[in-house]
Amino acid sequence: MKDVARAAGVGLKTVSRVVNGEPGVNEPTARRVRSAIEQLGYRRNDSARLLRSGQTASIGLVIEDVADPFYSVVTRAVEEVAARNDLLVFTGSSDERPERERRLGMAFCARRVEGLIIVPAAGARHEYLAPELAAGVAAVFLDRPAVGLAADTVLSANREGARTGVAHLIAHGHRRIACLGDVAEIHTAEQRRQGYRDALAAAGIGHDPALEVMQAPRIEALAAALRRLAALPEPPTALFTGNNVTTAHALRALAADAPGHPLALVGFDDFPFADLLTPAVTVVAQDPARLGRTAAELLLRRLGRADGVDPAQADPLIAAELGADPVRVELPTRLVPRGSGEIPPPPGTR
Amino acid sequence: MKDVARAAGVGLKTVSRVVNGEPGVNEPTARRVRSAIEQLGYRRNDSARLLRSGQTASIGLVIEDVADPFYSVVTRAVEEVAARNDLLVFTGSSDERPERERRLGMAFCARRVEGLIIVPAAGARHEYLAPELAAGVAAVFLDRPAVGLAADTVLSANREGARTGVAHLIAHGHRRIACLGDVAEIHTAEQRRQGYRDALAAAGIGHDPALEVMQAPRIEALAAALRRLAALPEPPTALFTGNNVTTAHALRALAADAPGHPLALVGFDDFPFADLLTPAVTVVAQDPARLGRTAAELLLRRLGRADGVDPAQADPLIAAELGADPVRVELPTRLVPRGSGEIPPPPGTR
DNA sequence: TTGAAAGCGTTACCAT
DNA sequence: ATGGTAACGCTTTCAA
Repeated sequence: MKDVARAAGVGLKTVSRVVNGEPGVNEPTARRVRSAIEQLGYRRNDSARLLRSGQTASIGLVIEDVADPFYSVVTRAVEEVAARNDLLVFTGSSDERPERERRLGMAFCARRVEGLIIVPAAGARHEYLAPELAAGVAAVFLDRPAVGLAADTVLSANREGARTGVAHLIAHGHRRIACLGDVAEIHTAEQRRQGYRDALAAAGIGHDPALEVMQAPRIEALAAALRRLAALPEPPTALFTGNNVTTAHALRALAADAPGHPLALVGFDDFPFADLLTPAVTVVAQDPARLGRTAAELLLRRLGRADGVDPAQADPLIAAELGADPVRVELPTRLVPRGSGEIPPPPGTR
Repeated sequence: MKDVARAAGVGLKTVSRVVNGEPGVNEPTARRVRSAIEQLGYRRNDSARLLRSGQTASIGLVIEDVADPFYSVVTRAVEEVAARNDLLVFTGSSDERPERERRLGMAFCARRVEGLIIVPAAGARHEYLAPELAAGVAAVFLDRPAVGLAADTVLSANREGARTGVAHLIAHGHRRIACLGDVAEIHTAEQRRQGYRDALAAAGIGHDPALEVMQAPRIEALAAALRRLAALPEPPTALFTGNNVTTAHALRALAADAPGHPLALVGFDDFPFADLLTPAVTVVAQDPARLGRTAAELLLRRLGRADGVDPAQADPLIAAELGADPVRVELPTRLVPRGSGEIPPPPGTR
């Protein structure tokens, strides 16, 4: 910029004015400046600019794994809102490791992102963010609540959704229903297990710990668990799977071990091709795009950019005035019956 | 930092030394500084630091749509390499719109990212990046080559992969094979169509333009196209679909229109659950993780960070010494027979 | 309309 | 071992 000023024979500020389209520059002068810019291949350095102006026009997004279809849709929704508001997005996957989540979050803060959207890793605590929030960084927790920190949160109605899904199986005659969840350290996994138990209790079905399998979704471990379940004196006639990855692995394990003998199944999370499988898979669907959009819009409002949120399209759940207290938004889930959840128990299993 | 220096009664540079763990500070002094940092809640501003040091330790990734399972896996792979090298990643989806691709790319450059990984949008040209490259920004094009710009590129062997897939159908007796592709403006779509034609030509099968459908993958349009194909005097007995979205839509349309009468099908791109559908779907699989990893590693080498690339794990295709000229890496595809591609033509269709 | 100087938060260089 | 000063590339403030 200095070079441009010299080449055009004008002051630094004049170049700045031209570059930023500010008024107060004569056309001939502006023309000279523009041609110097062209000549020298000058490109404005936004980092420097933002350092001076104190804003970075960027946000950070920390999720579990961008390759997971659920989070990739969340990411896209966040990007969309950000793009509409001229915010750039740093992204990173924590891989469910607290230290990685923290590392990413702190790295983004060190770059002085204006806001952070975080999907907490299993077992992570978030005291580390308190100084950042105190320093003015806005943070919205997505999919799972913060631990040890009061902060805005956007979640799905996990417990209620799970309850509905399991109740659906019960309504179709099942009484031996297994729950295949993720590690209970993960908030969503725990909540969905609670919903599972709620449904059993409401139907007066005793709770059998042998039917609850809470473990990280790896295909071999899941296949082993399914074999153990099948070997029970009273094996389950239906499965409730607690997330998309678990559902996928369970379906694959079942297809390998017992082809042609479909167990009833309701999965938490919708997934591509659920409708094309045989039988089509009944799911409790979340709305990942809405989760991402809502979190991003909430963040914008916290950043005082409420104007960036189109009121016509804004999520009604955050349409109300925002106070100083953290907000907790819980988005509804939707039961999508497709076939696998409507399979009756085999005769003779009462 | 100024405040910290004053509070600790030391100079600015001493604080800087402590913060960065540089040697040359007495332990008692360092202790005073650290306690002042604690007290004041000081957090280093990396943006300012990087402005001064001239590096930004960040790269930009522009893809078509992070919600697409193909690109989300690419993204994760890029993130992984970046994280190992302490690089932060800006991401953005172009939504196949050249102006968005350009906007994102330029925004990243204005923040002075050190490198750029770009999946070109359909119809985009890349002359706009020439000044950036001249200014020292490294760029690697991913999945599709740059247009109007000589630059490093990492692609799949699209034409050869498509040829193999269609040849597979021919080997199973098909002679009327439709090609459902994306808009021909997209390099991969065009290349795969060429591969389709190559296979037909090699088998001495005449080329029928009516069997080539090149259009943006929307479900209704695809269903209509399939109906038109079915109404031909000699309808196709097999389908070659040119990407994961097209495959998904085609399968859905077929399931709705002609349930129980599966057409033979080979799809380009693998996708989750391809193995669990009935019939399981034969695909020409790309390796999106490897595409992303290879592009990121190539970028690192261009940034002179070859040490960040683990030589034991580095992709052999970029293991060779890098010269000044742009490199073009073409990764192999893999035919995965699963059932849908091995269905013979119905009797009487010769 | 224009520009000089100060400052954003940091590091580099050179003294002390 | 420690610190002052300049500089990174820009914007802001204020004066001309």
